[in-house]
Amino acid sequence: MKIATWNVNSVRKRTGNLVAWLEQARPDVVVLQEIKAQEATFPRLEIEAAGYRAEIVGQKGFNGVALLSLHPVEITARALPGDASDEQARYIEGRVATSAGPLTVGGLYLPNGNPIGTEKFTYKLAWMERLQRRARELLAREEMFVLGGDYNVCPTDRDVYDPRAFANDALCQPQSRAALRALLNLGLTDAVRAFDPESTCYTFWDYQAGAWAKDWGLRIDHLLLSPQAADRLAGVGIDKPERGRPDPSDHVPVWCELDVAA
DNA sequence: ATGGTGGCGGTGCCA
Repeated sequence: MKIATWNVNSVRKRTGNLVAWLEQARPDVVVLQEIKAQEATFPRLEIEAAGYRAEIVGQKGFNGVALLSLHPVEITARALPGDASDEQARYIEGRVATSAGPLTVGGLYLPNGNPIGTEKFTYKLAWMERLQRRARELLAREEMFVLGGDYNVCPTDRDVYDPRAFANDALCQPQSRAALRALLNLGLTDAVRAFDPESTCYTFWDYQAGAWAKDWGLRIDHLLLSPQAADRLAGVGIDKPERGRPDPSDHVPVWCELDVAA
C-alpha cells in the first residue's frame, strides 16, 4: 500500500494538478494539507471521479486537511485531541483495513509558528505536545500507523538550503527540532531518512525569489511510522517534478510504500 | 535592493 502526504496550498487552485497526480501516482491513501476550503467549495466530484473517497476537515480561507482513499475508511479523529478551544482545521485521522490488520493514517498540518517570540510560536509548541500525546495513544495499540503531513519543522540543518538564513525561523528553532526528536524518540521512523540519510530531500520551495530554480528548498513534509508500519516499509519517494508544473503548490507529494495489501 | 510570490477575499493576513 502506498501512503502519501501533500500540502496542496488550496485544493481548488490545485484540482487539475491533484487529479492528474492521483491518476498517475495512485496512492492508496493520501492526506492533504492547506486545502483552504469547506465542503461547499471542495472539488468532491473531480476527486471521486478519479476513484477516491474524500473526508475533509475544512476551514474557510486558511488551513484545512483532507484524507483521500481508494478503500473504505473509518474516520477516528477530526481534530487533534487535547484542546477543545482549538478551532483550526489541522488534523484528520482514519483507519483502513489491510491484509496485516488495521492501518491508521493521520494527516496533520502543524502550525508554522512564525514569528518566534509570539503566541504563534507558543501555539506551535503546544500543538507538538498534543501530537506527541496522540502518538503515545496510538503506539499503545501496537498497530501500524503513519502520521503524515506538513510538520513545518526542518529536522536538521541538512534539511535547509541555507541554515544561517533560517537561524531565527520557527521551522528551525532548537525547541521545534527537540519536539520533533521527542516524537521520533518514542520509536517512530522518519520514512524518507530511513532510505536516504544523506541527500537534501527537499519537499518545499518558496514561491519567492526564484527559490525553485535555485533549489532553495526545505524538508518539512514528513511521514512518521509506528514500529509495526516501519517493519513493512518497502520504499519512499518525493514527487519533485510536481513543483515544476504550471500553477504548482509550493510543496510536493511525499509517499511511502508499505508491504501490505489493501 | 528590508524586496520578493501566491492564495483568499475583496482588506490585510498568512505562509
